[in-house]
Amino acid sequence: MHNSLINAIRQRVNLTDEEAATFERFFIPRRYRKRQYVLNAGDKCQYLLFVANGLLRSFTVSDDGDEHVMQFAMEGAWITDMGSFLSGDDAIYNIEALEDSELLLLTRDGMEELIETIANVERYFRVLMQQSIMALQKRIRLTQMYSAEEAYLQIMELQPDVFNRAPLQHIASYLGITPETLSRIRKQVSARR
Amino acid sequence: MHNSLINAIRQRVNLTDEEAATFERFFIPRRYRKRQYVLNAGDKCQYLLFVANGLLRSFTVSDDGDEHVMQFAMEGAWITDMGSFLSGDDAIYNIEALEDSELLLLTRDGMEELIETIANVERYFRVLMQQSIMALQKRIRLTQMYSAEEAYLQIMELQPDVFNRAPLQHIASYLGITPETLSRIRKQVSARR
DNA sequence: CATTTCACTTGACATGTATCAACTAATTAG
DNA sequence: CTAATTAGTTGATACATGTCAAGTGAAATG
Repeated sequence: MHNSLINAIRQRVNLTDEEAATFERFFIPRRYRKRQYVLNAGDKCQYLLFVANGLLRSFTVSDDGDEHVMQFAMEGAWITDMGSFLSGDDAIYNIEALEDSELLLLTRDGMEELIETIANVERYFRVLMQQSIMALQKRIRLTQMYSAEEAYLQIMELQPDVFNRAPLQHIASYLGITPETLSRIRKQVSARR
Repeated sequence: MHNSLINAIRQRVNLTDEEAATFERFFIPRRYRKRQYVLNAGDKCQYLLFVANGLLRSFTVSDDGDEHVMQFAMEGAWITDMGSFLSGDDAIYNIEALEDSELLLLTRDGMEELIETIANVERYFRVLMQQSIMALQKRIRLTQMYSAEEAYLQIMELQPDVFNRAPLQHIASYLGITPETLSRIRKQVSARR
C-alpha cells in the first residue's frame, strides 16, 4: 500500500531508500468503504490524503441542498480541504469514497516534520501544488471556453480513467450542469456515431 | 518599487534585513505601458512576475479568435504562465498590461538560486501556491454554483478593487459570458435599486 | 480638436440549459 | 430472490444566455 506513495514521490524528486523508509512512517493507512465520508464540511480537516487505491470525490453543498463536485481523486492522487488542512478553518468540502478505498493519511504536524526531516519533501509539495494549479486553470478554461457537450467530450477523452468510473450525476455536477442535461448530451453524442 | 515586494513576502514568512536585500537583487524592475504585451502565447515564459503597480490580465485565445481571461493581477499579486515558466513549454497564455504597470521579474534560475540561498523562500512559494489553489477552487465554485448574475454580484462585492478597474468585456470573459449578457445583467441590477 | 477606433448598449431572435414530473433501469438491503 | 431505493432517461415547457446587427458613447491617435 505504501509502495504507490513512494513511486508517486519518486516520479518528481529523488529519495534515498532510507529517506523513503522514513517517509512511509509518517503516513497512517486507513480503509474506507464505498459511500463512507472521509471528511464532513464543518469539521476540521486533519489530513492530507493520498489515494493508494479507490476513488473519492470532494464537494460542497449549497444552501438549496445542491451538491457541487470540486475534485475526483483516484489511485496516485492527493485530496484534501486545503484551507482547512493548512489553516485549521472549518472545512467547506465534504470528501466521500465512491468506491472502497485505501488511503494514506498525513497530519499537518507530520507534514511539517517531514519537510524538516527530508530535504526534497518541501520541493515535492511545491511542485505538486504547481501541477494542481495548472490542472485547476485547465478546468476553468474547460467550462469558460466550451459548451457543456464539448466540455463533456473533452474530459472523457483526456481523463477517461477517472470519468468512466464516476457516476453520471457527479460528472454532471463537476461540469456545472444538471443530470438531465448530461443525459441528453450523451444521447445526442451516441446518436451521432 | 521593491518595497511592495518585501512587504508582500514578510506578510507570509520572516526575512532578516540582510536576506531582504539579497532577495531584492534577484528581481529585474521593468515598466510596461497600457496595452503592452508582457507575454505572447507561443513564446517561452521567462519570468515569474510580481506586480508592484498597475493591472494585468492573462488570457488564452481560442481557435475561433475569442479571448478567455484566466486572471487579473493588481499591486501585490503574482502572475505568470506556470506551465511555461516551470517546464519551459510554449506559453498558452498571453499577458497584457491593462494599465501602465511596474513589474518585478524573476527568472527561473533566479528562483532556483533564491530558494537555495534563503531558507524561507521555498516555504513562501509553497504557501503562495496553496493560496492560489484555494482561489482557483473558489472561482470554479463561482461559475459552477451560481448564475451569471449571481457570480457577477459576488465578484463585485468580494473583489471590488480589481473588478472596478477592469474593462467590462474582460470581466465578461472572466465569467465565461458575452459582453452583451453582462451589459444586460448590469442594467437589470441597477434597475432593481 | 477632429477623427477614428474601440467599448459598451440595445433589440430581435435562436439556442442551450434548467425545471418538474413521469418513467425505466440499475443497485442495494432485507 | 425480492422489494425498496437510487440512478439515469425522457418529454413538455420555461428561462437564461448567445448571436447578429445596429446604434451610442468614450477613448486613443494624429
